Amino acid sequence: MPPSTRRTLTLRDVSEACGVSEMTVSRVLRNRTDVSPATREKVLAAAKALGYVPNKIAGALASQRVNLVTVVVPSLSNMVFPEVLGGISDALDGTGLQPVFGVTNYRPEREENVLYEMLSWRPTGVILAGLEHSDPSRAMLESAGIPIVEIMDVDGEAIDSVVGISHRRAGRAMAAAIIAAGYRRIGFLGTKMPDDHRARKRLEGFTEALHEAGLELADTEYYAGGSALLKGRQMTEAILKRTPELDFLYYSNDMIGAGGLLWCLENGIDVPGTLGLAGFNGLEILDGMPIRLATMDACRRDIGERAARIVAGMGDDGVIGGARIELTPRLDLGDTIRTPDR
Amino acid sequence: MPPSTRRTLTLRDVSEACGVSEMTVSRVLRNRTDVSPATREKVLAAAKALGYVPNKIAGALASQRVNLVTVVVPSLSNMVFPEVLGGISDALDGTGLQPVFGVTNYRPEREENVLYEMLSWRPTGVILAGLEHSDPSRAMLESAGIPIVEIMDVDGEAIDSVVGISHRRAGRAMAAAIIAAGYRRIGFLGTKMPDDHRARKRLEGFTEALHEAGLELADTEYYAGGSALLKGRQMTEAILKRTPELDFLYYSNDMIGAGGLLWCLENGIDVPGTLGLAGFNGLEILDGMPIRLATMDACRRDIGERAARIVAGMGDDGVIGGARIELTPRLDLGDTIRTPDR
DNA sequence: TTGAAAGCGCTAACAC
DNA sequence: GTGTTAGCGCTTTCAA
Repeated sequence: MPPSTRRTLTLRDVSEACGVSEMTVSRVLRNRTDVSPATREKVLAAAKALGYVPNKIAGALASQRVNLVTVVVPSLSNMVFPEVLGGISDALDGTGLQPVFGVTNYRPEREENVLYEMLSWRPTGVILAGLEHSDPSRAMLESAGIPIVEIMDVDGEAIDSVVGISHRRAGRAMAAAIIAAGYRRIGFLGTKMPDDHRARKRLEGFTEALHEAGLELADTEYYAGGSALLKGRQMTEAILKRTPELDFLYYSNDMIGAGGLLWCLENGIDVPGTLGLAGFNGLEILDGMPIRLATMDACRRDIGERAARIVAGMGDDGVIGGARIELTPRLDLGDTIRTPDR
Repeated sequence: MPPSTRRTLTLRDVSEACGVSEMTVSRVLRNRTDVSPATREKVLAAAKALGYVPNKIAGALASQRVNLVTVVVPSLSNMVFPEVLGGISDALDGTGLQPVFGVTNYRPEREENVLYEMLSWRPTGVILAGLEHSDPSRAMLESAGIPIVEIMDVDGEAIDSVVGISHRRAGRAMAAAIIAAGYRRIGFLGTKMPDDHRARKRLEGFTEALHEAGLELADTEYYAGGSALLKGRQMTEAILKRTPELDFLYYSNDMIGAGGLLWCLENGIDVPGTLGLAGFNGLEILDGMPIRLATMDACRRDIGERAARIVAGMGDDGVIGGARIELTPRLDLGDTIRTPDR
């Protein structure tokens, strides 16, 4: 049967079909216990026979309750957010809450639009990436009167709750490990994305730690768009051609790092002896590379789960709102940072 | 200011703040043209000052119009669906419609739940992956009275519209190319996923074409879970150890194919001379591999865009409902299938 | 355990 | 160009 234009079924239709009041039908369909088994049977049979699907719009308007959780992320294309979403989805499973995703493409004005659209559905809570938002976005979130959880990053001021890691600290930690391993002429390869604040903070933490050790970045290389793996190769070739004396390459993400790694191995570069490499994220794909790229786990799945639990009112502590959960990323030296001198 | 428990603003609040009737405020906020500029200004100023966010629940109930498009996909973890979502998101941009995503993890009963939840919000249309659905799911979709677009696959019976490729034909085409190149002892490596019908159909098409050429699969190897790249390596090693005489490996997806490719190159296997390789999907990541894996583009982005246009009522033809768009995947021999004898 | 009445916040339709 | 009225389909509240 092709979709038709006839109106969809209402409670009244079910009520008429089974001779029970609308109110009681409503009770049955909401799994309330104060209905006799006999009535329940009748109602369920009728609803099923008709193929009734409740209208949540009307229900939500009447009850002032919406089982939707708004999730706003900048991108779906780099494997990091899908994993966060997986964590959210799993944690929400069984709570009766349903995640609803929006994507901003790292554009603040798009974030504003998406938030406006989604908040106008009066969700139970909002989970969104990052701490940097436009003033109108912040204003909307602050006055929504629902739990707001900012995720991924803890370096900044939160609107309500926050779950993430310190990217600044992550950058510092990687710098420390690199310096400890004896590398001194360090290059950075990253994306041209002014609105990727987390990458920016990692780099800031990284350079700060270098400064404190009396070092500076020897060269940098940026890219935008295209296959990250391929770009990683090209950037690596470019930066090494320009500055052959580099002894370490720090990549802003694992994918370009993996590309660089493949290029180095193919070109007979001694990794990690002559040249050390490191990325960021702890992507699964690194497990299949010829040797393991040094990286730092961004706790993506965990972040999603914790954030979802806060919205669901299942936060670990009993505190309502204002939670601050800082996770600690695990540093993995892999096979591309040589063992520190001792 | 932390989220408070005070009620959210209504039209009435804006109305009182600017001394204009609720109805006219509503008109302004819906960008209708039949309002005087002066009134419009007043209203917008008041709404902005208060931080009013309209309640779409009430609006949708009153107008019987919902600007949501339900999108249901089996997974976000393999890079293929994120790209489809990107296509949908872009095509919907500017139409006033908003995509809302649900994930099923390849589980039919989960698909049923997600559909039920989402249909109860009375979306404008539904885009969902695949043609295989449970009876209750089909029933819900059929009686929803809205455009339903099944995507990715055209091999089967559609509920309403369908946009995709023939995976059966894709499998056959790859088999033909492999046979034409002179390979004869062919192995298959894939996932243990009974509900991944598209992978199943590709394999069916593939083996059919082999049969017709008097050939059979010489060996098969399956995996589940874990890093696909790593699994690709492990499976490749395992199948070649068990059946060393294989001269071709057909992978059910590019990720395990890429893993296999890396393993072969590291182990000094002559690709594509001694051993040919092919995957499926046309993933961007292949561009960064040492040599290009043969693959077939699944037209993911295009599929998303076309499907979204159908829901938005912008289908290429004027037909309402029942569209059938079969795209043709591009075969790319890459560097891992030797040039056919001539 | 069941039913009747009121109303959630907005918009369609119509009047002015 | 602006206001009034009714009602979308459900749930809350209260009465039976």
